[in-house]
Amino acid sequence: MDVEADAGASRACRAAGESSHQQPQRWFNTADITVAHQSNLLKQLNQQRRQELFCDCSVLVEGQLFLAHRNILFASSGYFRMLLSQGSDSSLETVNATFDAFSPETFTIILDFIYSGQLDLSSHNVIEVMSAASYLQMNTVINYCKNFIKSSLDISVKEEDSDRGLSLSETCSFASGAGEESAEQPQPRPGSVSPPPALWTRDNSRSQSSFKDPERDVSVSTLKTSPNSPEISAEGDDLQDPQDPLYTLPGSERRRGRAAAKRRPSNSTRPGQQEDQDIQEPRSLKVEKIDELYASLPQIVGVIGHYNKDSSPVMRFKCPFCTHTVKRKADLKRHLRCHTGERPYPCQACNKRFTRLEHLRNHFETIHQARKLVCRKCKCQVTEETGHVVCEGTRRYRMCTACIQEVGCDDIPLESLGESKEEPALLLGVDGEEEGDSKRNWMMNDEDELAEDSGADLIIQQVDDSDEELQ
DNA sequence: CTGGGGACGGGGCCC
DNA sequence: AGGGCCCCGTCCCCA
Repeated sequence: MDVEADAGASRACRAAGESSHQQPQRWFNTADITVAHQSNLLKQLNQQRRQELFCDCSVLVEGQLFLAHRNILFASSGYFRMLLSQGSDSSLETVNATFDAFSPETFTIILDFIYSGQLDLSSHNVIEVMSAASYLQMNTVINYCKNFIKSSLDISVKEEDSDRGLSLSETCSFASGAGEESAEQPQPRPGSVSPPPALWTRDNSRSQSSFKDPERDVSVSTLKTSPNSPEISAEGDDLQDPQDPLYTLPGSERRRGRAAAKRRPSNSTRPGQQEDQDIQEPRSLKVEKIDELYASLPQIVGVIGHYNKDSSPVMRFKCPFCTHTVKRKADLKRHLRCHTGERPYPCQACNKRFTRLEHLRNHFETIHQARKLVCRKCKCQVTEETGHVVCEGTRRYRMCTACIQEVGCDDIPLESLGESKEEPALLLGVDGEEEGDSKRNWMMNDEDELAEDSGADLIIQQVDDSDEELQ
């Protein structure tokens, strides 16, 4: 059942009813007629397109020519709306548009959706379709792609991919797409794949305001969303189902987990305990799914952000999940981790995982290595000699002699008052040429290797119960 | 209640 | 392309 068509029909009926208040019994019949009329009209238009009848707009995608009706494109795509409204006023003049940011196959899917309301999504094309839809500012398609990705990544869903040739004919219609793109706020579509309302509102408004015409708009290159802004958080909430073990906890949840970790006495820290799970990425991450996403990235996310001083176009890479654009693909890949929840860098000491090696390093140095030559208690500067390393679970920090005496030696577990240099360089490679390599090895080694390293005493011993989680 | 500081996440950009 | 550095924003804890 076409819900949007019904809604539109109802509106049409109400409009009709306002002009004929005395005949309310005709509303239902009119609705039926309207639905049938819309359906037939769309079929007719699609036939005309296929027969190249009355097509007044040609779209060139990587050399392949598509013919369409500018009215249809105008009503379906914010990009075309912008393009056509800026073009010639002459309705007789054929409009041309050229794209290289996506493939002809992808545009075929988009065009078929525009003319039929059916979106032929698969795990192989969803990212590219989503990127193209983003380029063309077709929020309906974007949202269906998001939901498709979300459902594909959701391991709680049974493997239903066999019938993922997702025909959205029952949940989306041309009318919905066209109307929604032009609406200030998208209409909710009861009965359809539910879009996240908050995201829709904010994301849509943002995209409409800042992502106007990728070919012309300079502002697209200046897009900047705070990584922790509510928009991104909302987006994260959209993409990251807290119930979905594929993802790390998004935004606030993640921070609550961090807060819980901080509130937890360090000496009670034991990796693998339930509390740790709050701040860690579930290990059942479907790496192959994420790899699949990455693998499909290169040719699909390039957009022309703005022009150089010499009028040469600057290529930027657009995130398929949000409006963020970056200069380099590597940066996009890094950025995507905030959407996918991928955290490939686990701290072997506390099992906390990070999106970047440098974050892991910073974490390790500050939390587990006591690299800061500052007394934890009085904040005074200490040296390697005067600042004794205090162990508190997996945490280490330095305290000056005075503070240690003030607290009492018996009350704090000192790493080595005598600064025993027998502490494993693997862990505390403060000095020496091997520091970098050894540290990296320590952080990046497999846990099996770590377990074999008997020299890595207290910290490493605390991670040996997480093997099953790391697979 | 508030300000300071720590930890962390993310973006830009250089090497 | 990856690694790394710098910077900034956010959240949280604590005095």
